[in-house]
Amino acid sequence: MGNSDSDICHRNMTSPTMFHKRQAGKSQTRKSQTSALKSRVMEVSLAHFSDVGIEQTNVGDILQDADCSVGSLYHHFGSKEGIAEALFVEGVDHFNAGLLAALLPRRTASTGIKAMVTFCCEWVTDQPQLAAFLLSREIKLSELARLELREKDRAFGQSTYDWFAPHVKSGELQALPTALYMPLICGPTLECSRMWLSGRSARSPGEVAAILAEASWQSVRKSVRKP
Amino acid sequence: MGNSDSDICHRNMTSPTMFHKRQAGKSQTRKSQTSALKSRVMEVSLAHFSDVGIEQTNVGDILQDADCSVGSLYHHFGSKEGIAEALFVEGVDHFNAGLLAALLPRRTASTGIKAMVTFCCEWVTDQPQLAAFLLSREIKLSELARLELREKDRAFGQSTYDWFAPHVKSGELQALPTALYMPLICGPTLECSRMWLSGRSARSPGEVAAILAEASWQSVRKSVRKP
DNA sequence: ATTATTACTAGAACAAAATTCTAGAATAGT
DNA sequence: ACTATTCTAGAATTTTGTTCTAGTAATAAT
Repeated sequence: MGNSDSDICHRNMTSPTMFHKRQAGKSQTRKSQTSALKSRVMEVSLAHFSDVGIEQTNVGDILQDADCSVGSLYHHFGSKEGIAEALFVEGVDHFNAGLLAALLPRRTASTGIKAMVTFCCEWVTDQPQLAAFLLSREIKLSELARLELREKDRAFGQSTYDWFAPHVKSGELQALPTALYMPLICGPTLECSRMWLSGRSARSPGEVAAILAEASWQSVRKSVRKP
Repeated sequence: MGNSDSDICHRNMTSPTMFHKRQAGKSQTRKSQTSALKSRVMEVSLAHFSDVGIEQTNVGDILQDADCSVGSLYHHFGSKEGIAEALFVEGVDHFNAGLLAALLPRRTASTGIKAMVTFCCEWVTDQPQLAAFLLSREIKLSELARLELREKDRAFGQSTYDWFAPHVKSGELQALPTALYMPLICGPTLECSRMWLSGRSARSPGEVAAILAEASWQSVRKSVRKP
């Protein structure tokens, strides 16, 4: 049909950018624009991921909602999973730091354990989206991130262990395989969190924090009971 | 090039099947062949799903490993998620039935609670693939399946509650919000399971069943303690 | 027995979505 | 000023799940 121009179809005939729609007003520095873009993408992605899951979220929506181009997204995150990975690492860091901050100042076994549970309950209740995302575990981490996480996990475990050890020695806490403390202390809370976040339970962890804290404490304390 | 035959390209020029590769030997009944195919698909899918997740598993691999055609798969399961859904429902049924079978015969609060935990530990240890799949929770259930599950869940909750109630009344078990019993009793075990299944812990739930059972019992029993 | 209906199998065609690719613009480094 | 690097952009491509049409066995209906 009408082919007055060249028949040869080069790969990119159109010029990508004649002007920038996106940098609407403000002459911010490029750096701050970029980091704003990244956090916009992460924020938008978290909302979608926690709502419908990573698979069901499509990149197009993220692009649109974050007002980001395909190129930028793949430049910064590499892939959709890359965004999830960044969110995951950031979330774990935030949670771990908070938990340690709640635990370390406590001087008795009882108050420490209860502080852990309480923090956990409040954290989940305060940021349900991030919690839902972290707990969903549908993230396929890259080998690199896996190692990074493993290391953080080890350091975190060490810190808590350092706090625990004296109380085990003093006979307030049971002596258990190291890997069991976290599940016993936070397991019930996390399970409640999952149920609440998925709508299978009405009461938020925050509402039952006191009960959970007491129960978890009973499960790890060392004591002789009356018959 | 050589186009002695019609130029018109109809949608399906090739005849799909001249003979059946797949029904190799044996003149089994069609029914048994079909159900064998279905369970082959489910088995293969479970292996992939529990290994790399639903999203990362691609239909092509399932097709190949289960020696199944696209048509058959979509005829029987409707979609990739359909396979996951079937596996999920089957798995939950199996677990719930087993847990009730372990719990209901017990006559005392202590033995009942411990039986629940022990069963849970053994079940996970015995079928790690299914456990990993169920715990991953990356399944997007259809509305129908969601309702079906919700109902099963309700019935299951009722059965356990019927067992619990007398022991609460007799003062052996604490009176707690109904939604808290399962998390307190099975939460630590499930958390241990997740850690073991994802390689973050070396000890299987089966190996620590006794400790978990005792700890969970302590967390829900009602008792006066010595100072 | 013959026909009509249903359940199932098969794989090419399709559509949708993720990712790659090429190129241009902004910035940093020299 | 020039060069290298980082970042943005969107068209082109690839990948992958799903649909579609067609054909075959088995069963029910007449």
